Amino acid sequence: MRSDDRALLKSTPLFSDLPATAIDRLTYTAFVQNLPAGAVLFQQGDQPEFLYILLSGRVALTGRSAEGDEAVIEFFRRGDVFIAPAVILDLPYLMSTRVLQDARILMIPAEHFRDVLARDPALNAALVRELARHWRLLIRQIKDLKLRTAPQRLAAYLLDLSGGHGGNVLLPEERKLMAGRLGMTPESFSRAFAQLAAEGVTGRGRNVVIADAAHLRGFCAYDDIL
Amino acid sequence: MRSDDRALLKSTPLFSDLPATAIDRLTYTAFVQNLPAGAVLFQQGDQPEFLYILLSGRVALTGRSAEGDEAVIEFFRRGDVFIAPAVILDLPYLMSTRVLQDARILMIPAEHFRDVLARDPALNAALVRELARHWRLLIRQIKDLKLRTAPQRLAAYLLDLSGGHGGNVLLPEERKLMAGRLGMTPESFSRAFAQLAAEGVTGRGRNVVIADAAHLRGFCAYDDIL
DNA sequence: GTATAGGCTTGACAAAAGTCAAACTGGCCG
DNA sequence: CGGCCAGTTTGACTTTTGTCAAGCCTATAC
Repeated sequence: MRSDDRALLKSTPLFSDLPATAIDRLTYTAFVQNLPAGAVLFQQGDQPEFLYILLSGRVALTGRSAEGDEAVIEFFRRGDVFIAPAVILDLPYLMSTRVLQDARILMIPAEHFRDVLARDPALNAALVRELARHWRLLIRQIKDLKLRTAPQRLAAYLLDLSGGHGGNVLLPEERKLMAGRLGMTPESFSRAFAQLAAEGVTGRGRNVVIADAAHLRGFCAYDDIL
Repeated sequence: MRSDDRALLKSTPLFSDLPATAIDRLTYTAFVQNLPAGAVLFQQGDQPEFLYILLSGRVALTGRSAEGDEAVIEFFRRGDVFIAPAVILDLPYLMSTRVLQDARILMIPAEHFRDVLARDPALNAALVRELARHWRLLIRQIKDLKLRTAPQRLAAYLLDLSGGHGGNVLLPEERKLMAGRLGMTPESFSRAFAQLAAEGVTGRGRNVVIADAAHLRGFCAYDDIL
């Protein structure tokens, strides 16, 4: 682990309130793995052997249907800790992980993590907050899927990316993957995007412009559905 | 709080590993509220004032769309602790809560809960596990919504209710509410149910029989999607 | 520059789910 | 017992979304 990795960990919400010694205790058995785009870190159903922290690159958590369709549950970026719940409970992963862009991943042995967790109250407290934050993201995603149409989901996602107040937005992922994250096919994504032109959303490639954020908020009930 | 309430708390996964003194410390400022079916505990957007523990009755967490449709996120029953994340982070509720069946609810003032949490490592540890468990339920729900059709979702839900091995199942809620939980309209629920007759699911009222669990598991990819 | 591969879009169609309205059911109350 | 009310089912229809196939565009390789 490089010194800038340590700095990255320290800047992360999970570790920012922990003393440096706690971070050391957690990471001294850890190692860094470099993975190319396309690699699969683990498959759903596997028993968890590591807690992962993404040091650089991009990664997606995905579920796969019986027919082989892939749904993206969530994207992760630099600094994110992922699949902590499976590691904490020592239960099989519910999802698979795929590397989207060459990644450096800090691997903390699951057993070691649980040992430290059992002894370190500050880590527990930090983890409670981390899980609570993440819990709310999942709730928002469920409400999104149950209460909004495909174009509304896209609109809300774009508003999230823009910080809620519109302007220029840079799409963080391929449209195909964003479609999966939003629970639709790439074709539906494309059509949803075309429909949003009528609501003042324009753009080509990864650059998107939201002309009238207030109007788009109304379109997708941004403030009602939270 | 009655003495059987205390016993109930002690039997709950969140509190079972905590010493009695911890439970007392947490509940001495708490009180019990009786609410009739139909009552609304709080609305989405409200600032959290209490952590709730359901002592008896039934309750649903719901989100509401701009058009007024209600989606059920989750049902809670005796012993469940709900909306801990909002209380922990002191952020507005993302959902509303409606009482489905006359309920007795233990109300723990949010501020007090956070104070105790800040001082009690065992409570933190228990909460980490509780949140991790719940986190996995939400992931399963998201995968359900993204990867399964309406009849498959119903089939998987029925299998969950039956413990995965079929037989007689008692529906825990009105069909209308189950439809909301599964992300469909009551009409679609009714048709999905009719379709499952071809897969060996029969029943009237709240009693349902799964004739061939193995076959129904295949139908909804129960073991593939987890 | 041209070739090529992948992602993206479009069109025509099919399937799934929602809407609206009407009929049916079952429980509860007078 | 009868009537009422809410929940549920069914039917006809619409809308939304998915599917399949073709074409396009862009980025990179050669």
